[in-house]
Amino acid sequence: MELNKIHNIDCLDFMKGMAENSVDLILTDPPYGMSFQSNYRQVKHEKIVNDTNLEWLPEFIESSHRILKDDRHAYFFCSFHNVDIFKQAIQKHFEVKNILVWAKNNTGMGDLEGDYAPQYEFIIYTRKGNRKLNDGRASNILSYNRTGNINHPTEKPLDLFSFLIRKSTQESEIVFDGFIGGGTTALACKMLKRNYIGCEISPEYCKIAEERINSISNTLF
Amino acid sequence: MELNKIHNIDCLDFMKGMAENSVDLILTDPPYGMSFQSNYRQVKHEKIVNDTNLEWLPEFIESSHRILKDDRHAYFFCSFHNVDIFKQAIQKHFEVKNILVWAKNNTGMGDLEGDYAPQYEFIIYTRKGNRKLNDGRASNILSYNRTGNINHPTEKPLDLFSFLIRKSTQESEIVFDGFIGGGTTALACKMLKRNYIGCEISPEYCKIAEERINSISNTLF
DNA sequence: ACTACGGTTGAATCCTGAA
DNA sequence: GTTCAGGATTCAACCGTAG
Repeated sequence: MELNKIHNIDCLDFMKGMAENSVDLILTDPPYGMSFQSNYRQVKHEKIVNDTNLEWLPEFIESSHRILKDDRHAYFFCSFHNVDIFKQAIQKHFEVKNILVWAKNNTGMGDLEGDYAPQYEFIIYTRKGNRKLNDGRASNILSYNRTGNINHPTEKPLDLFSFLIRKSTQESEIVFDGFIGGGTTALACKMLKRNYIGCEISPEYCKIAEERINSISNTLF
Repeated sequence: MELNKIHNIDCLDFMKGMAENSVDLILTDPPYGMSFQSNYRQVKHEKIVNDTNLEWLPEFIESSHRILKDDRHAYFFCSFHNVDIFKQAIQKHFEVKNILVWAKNNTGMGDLEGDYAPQYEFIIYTRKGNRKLNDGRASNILSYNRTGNINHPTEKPLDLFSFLIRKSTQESEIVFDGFIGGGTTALACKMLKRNYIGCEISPEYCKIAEERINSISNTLF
């Protein structure tokens, strides 16, 4: 299996070709299973539609569990809208240890009068076996500023990914992300001397991710 | 229906005698469906055990929906451990608008090496119909300090309850809490000139709650 | 009135040893 | 084997007391 590459392919197909017990961490920000488009945004990203089903989820979780080594961790982002469905799909295979709250610095949009403003996303923290976390005890509320979604409409802070990778892996271990989008997982891995394997179904985001990764080739860190 | 009283009775039984569309807000902190005891505690509260079932939940939610007026809100506390079960039971009857995060000032105990430290609890925010929230837009992360569990082992901050009651009711409306414990809901209602109806199955906590409520009788606020 | 300091806490979970 | 009871444990925040 070639390391440190982003494959332009549906991750469900790609994972079929991966050996079981072959990666050290799953860290992924999959589609949340809700139709999503921000119209009030300067740089309009491609509209994400036809995305209100979660049919892919059970197979994705099962495959994730299969390719992950024993005594390893897996993190799955999700929103509160479908947290019940995600949690139940995940706990068929993994032990759900916690649900982390990524607290953003700013609030999102949505119902202005009848609802509370969304200020977080969930990260379901799970285990296969029982590896410990590195670097002492951390809270299950993680405050990281949003970066501005330059590379992808649902881009997550690099710091946040770096933090999770450091908590759950050692150097030179392999991180898998089936929905790598703008390549944040790959970038964090490169900076932290971890190996990555990524999938991204969109050729455009593959290209963006590749450019991001190459752009730090000659940067000291 | 007599107002501003805490009834020493199982709320499932009590609610059978309540008229439909008779209260203006449900705000309750039910058992989370997990066995727990803090051993590192000087004033040991009674151990909560044999509490790992949620058989009461569907009927409680159904009755809650029945007694609530149209165009009103309901809040149900829960932890991440069973948030999937709570959410699915609730959304059979209510519209789940959001899942609020009560961020505490301190972290809890638990797995010290293999898990993130628990620092929040969930509050599932739901509607029957579509009343708006008062006082402008608030975040779905609510930061309130723990008060010290003087009156009940799982006591919640009075500020937090006051905040939610103000967001979702007007003066003289009726708030129902089926698991009122140390009486925080009643206390907040009294201070905010709302009416309350409470149930508490334990005679001891009924007494404690009553004393708390009476103790502010002559206090100016 | 303010600071310093020591004591106590936490909607847990793991582990060990007894039954 | 299997279940169950009880002890040990982090660490930042808070409280009371002493100075």
